Formats: sequence, C-alpha cells, structure tokens
Amino acid sequence: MKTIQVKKGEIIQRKGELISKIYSVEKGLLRTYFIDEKGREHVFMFAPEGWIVTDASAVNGPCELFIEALEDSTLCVLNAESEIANASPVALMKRIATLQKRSIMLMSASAIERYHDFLETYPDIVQRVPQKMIASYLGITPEALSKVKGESVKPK
Amino acid sequence: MKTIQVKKGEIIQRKGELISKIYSVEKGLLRTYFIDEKGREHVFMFAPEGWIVTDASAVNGPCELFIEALEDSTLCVLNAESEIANASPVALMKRIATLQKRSIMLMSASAIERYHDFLETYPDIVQRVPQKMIASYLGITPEALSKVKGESVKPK
DNA sequence: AAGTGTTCTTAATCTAGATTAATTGATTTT
DNA sequence: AAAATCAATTAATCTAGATTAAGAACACTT
Repeated sequence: MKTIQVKKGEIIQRKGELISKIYSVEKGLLRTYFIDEKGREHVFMFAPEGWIVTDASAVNGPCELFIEALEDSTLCVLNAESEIANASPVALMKRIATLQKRSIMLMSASAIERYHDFLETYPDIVQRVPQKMIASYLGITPEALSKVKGESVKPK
Repeated sequence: MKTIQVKKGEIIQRKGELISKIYSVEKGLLRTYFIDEKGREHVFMFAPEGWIVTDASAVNGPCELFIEALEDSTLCVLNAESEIANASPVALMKRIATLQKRSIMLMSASAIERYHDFLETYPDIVQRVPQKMIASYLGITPEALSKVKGESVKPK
C-alpha cells in the first residue's frame, strides 16, 4: 500500500487492463466511466474524499471501467488481488447496498428524481463537476438535464 | 443455519422487516422485487438453483425488497447479521460485479439488448417465469417486451 | 363445459427524453 | 485581447417505450 499524487485529467486505469487496484481517495475527486459499443461514454460513479473506487469486474478478467482524476488528488493504492481476501465484508455489503439502490433508481425513477438522488448521494459535488458528467451519471443527455432543471425551478 | 421448504407464491421476506437473512437456493426459484412510491412493482433479481439472495439495504436498517418463491423451493437460511462477518469477500465481489453490470446495462442498453442480456444471465429461466416479470426485470412494460420480441423475429 | 380470472399480444395514441442545431458564455492558447 | 475550443442553454423535431384498450389464449375453479 502506497500513496500517490495524480493531476487533474489524468487517467489512472483503463478498460482492458488486467492488474486491478483499489483506490482510496484521501483528497480530490475521481470518476469511473465506461464506453459502450456505440462509443458513448457513461459515468458510473464519482468518488470524493473518503470514498473507495474499484472495478469489481476486474476480479476475474480485464476491467471494464476507466478511472479518471477530475481534480488534483491524493490516493492510497491497494493491490486488489491481495487485499480483497481480507477486505471487510461489512464494507463490501455497503458497496452492494449502494449499487442496489443505484439499480433501483435507474429502474423506477424519472430524470428529475434521479437528479435529486444524486444531490443527496453527493452533497458537495455539484459545483465541482461539469453538468454533462452529472447528466451522464443520471443516464440522460446534458440537454435533457438542462431542461428538467429549468422545469423544476419554474413549474407548469 | 437451517433448511426450509417454501410453497410457490409464498412471500419469504417483506419490505420493512428488520431481521435480514441470506437465502441460498438449493432447489426451486425465487425473485426479489420492490414497490416504488407510485405503487409500481419492479423485479430486482431472480434466483434459481445455486444463487444466493439477500437484501443488502437490510444491513443497516429495514429491508427494501420483497422475496417471493416462484416455485416450490428448498432454501438454506443464514442469519445475515452473524454470517456476513465471515462471508467470503470473493463471493461478495462477484455480487458487486453482477450489480455493476446490471447498472451498466440499465444505463446504456436498449430494451431488446437488455432482454438478450437477461437470456445470457439466466439461461434456464425464460420458460419458468411469466413474461410480465421478465419485462419488469428489464425495466419495461409487458406490452413493450411483446413488441420488441416480435420486431426481433421479423425485422423491418 | 361453462364461467372467471390471468397472461399475452396487437394496435392507437401519448410523452419523456433523444437528437439536431443554433446561440451564448467560459476557458484555454497563442 | 483575439482566436479557438469547450460547456451550457434553448428550441424544434423525432423516437423508444408508456399508456390505454380490446381481444385471444390459457389456466383455474365449480
């Protein structure tokens, strides 16, 4: 386990890489994203201070996600393979609960409801990331986000 | 840890219950689902033989999901609270990977693509569950599923 | 087998969000 | 500071899937 510094815009891990790490964010902000078959980019999660980032699909094979620094950041890096065995099951269950909630939101909530859920999940992030990445996280276009935000301010 | 028998149609766990269990399906078929604020039901996952079911949100508070037997089933029941601490981190990582993939599908794939993914994820389930539950799992209406299946058979 | 409830399909209409495109406002580069 | 690139907004049109409704194919009871 070591500590590293990364610059804003730096891509820390790329799709297809075999050696997966677990990153703990000490300072700064990361995002993970993937690119679908049609070449479109989708933000999977954000990770501000105190969050942990890992690509679970990399346990068995090549990873699916890109990890990028959205700000200059300080990270603790753990080698996933050796650390997962003694990872805390309780922490992993929390991660499962987060993902379960994310799937539920994607299945049942409208764009504006998902936006409000984003604001609750990441209270201090809105000002720090571009709108288009928030839209991507919500699974909608930047135009649609701009629209529904306008509608919620001036209803009717 | 004990083994129980449940009848088709039986609801094994309800939303709001505090004591959460982990169910391992020996024989039969379960589903988990939730009911959103508008009263609509959404299938979260299916669990045929060999799968494990748990409501991760119940680690901290009341559970969100209903668990129902779709066939007469035989289950191993573990008390979640006491068992999670010695749960296998590798098994939990696999569950995280599955949920990660589910979120990715919901964000990026069309209805028919999600249907094909369902067929891959649950190869032997199609004949055993009603179409409307498959549609619900995909996040679409039964009418929409019927439509896209028809279109994929006779394209154009 | 006739009646009663489900499940599935088909079709017409409707809507949330996508797509396309043009405008303005920031940021960075030189 | 002008040029150039990128981000956000607004508006017009389009489309995947929702909604509504009606009929067809199955269960089940009795």
